[in-house]
Amino acid sequence: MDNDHSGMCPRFEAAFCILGKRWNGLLIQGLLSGPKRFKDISSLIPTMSDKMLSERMKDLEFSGIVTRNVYPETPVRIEYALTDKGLALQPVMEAIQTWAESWVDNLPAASYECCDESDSNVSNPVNG
Amino acid sequence: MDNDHSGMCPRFEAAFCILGKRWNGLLIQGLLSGPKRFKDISSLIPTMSDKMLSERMKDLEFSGIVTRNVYPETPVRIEYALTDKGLALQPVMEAIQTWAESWVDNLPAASYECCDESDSNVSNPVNG
DNA sequence: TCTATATACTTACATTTTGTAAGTTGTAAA
DNA sequence: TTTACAACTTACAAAATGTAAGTATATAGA
Repeated sequence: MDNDHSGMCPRFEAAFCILGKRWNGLLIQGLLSGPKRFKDISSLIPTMSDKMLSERMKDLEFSGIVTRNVYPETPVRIEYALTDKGLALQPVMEAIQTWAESWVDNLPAASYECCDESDSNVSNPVNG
Repeated sequence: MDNDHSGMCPRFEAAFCILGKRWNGLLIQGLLSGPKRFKDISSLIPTMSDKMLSERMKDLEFSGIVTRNVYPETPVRIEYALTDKGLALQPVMEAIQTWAESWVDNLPAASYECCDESDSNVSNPVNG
């Protein structure tokens, strides 16, 4: 039988273990514009809870994608920044942005709910 | 100025509603090499259950990324193929593959056959 | 001292999503 | 009649995520 492909590239799979988890893409995109502290990320992505933000940051730190820097000011300032590994995702994020601009509808804010499949976020190419 | 409620680009967010869901990246990547039927995808991604495969395919169809074609043979043949919208994700997948080859360790895994690299272990960045 | 504010988290508990194994539908060959 | 295949469903368990409240540390004000 012609069954050459018994699986996918493990590195690609590993990449999607990170990118395929909720919030991670938005967090990486958010940090591409520079280091940010907890509350800044929280207000950039207001639909994400503190708990999730905290967990995802630990994951991303463990994955070597972000670093956590502590500045003992008052109140303490903690900054999250992308590592080289994280910064290397910029072309990925740009490709996604380009795709999104061509193929994803710009929804009315009021009806926008992430991952709500009862409302259409689908269309043909967006031209003008 | 009034407090920040700028958030992120809604189209980018919508894109990650799709790509940020488990399995979707692997499914799209799997279909980039051509249309496939249920059982083929299932053996390409053996860790994914039939239930999830079925659900994700419905999602991706609803999102306009795949089409489902029925051939009334015996037994019935059903093929899933990428639409233009889905095919347009190829640059994204390539960017992820490139990143993964540079930055993701090749971990001990079962049999696989991917990106024609015989390099078995890239610890840390390629430059590290 | 007691109260209040600020940042960066934790915790307990509810809800949603995903995983697992078995069952269903329809056709046809043994 | 039994078996097999393909493409799903279903019931139920486990894991992930959401929500609201609480914690720790430090400072300033009444």
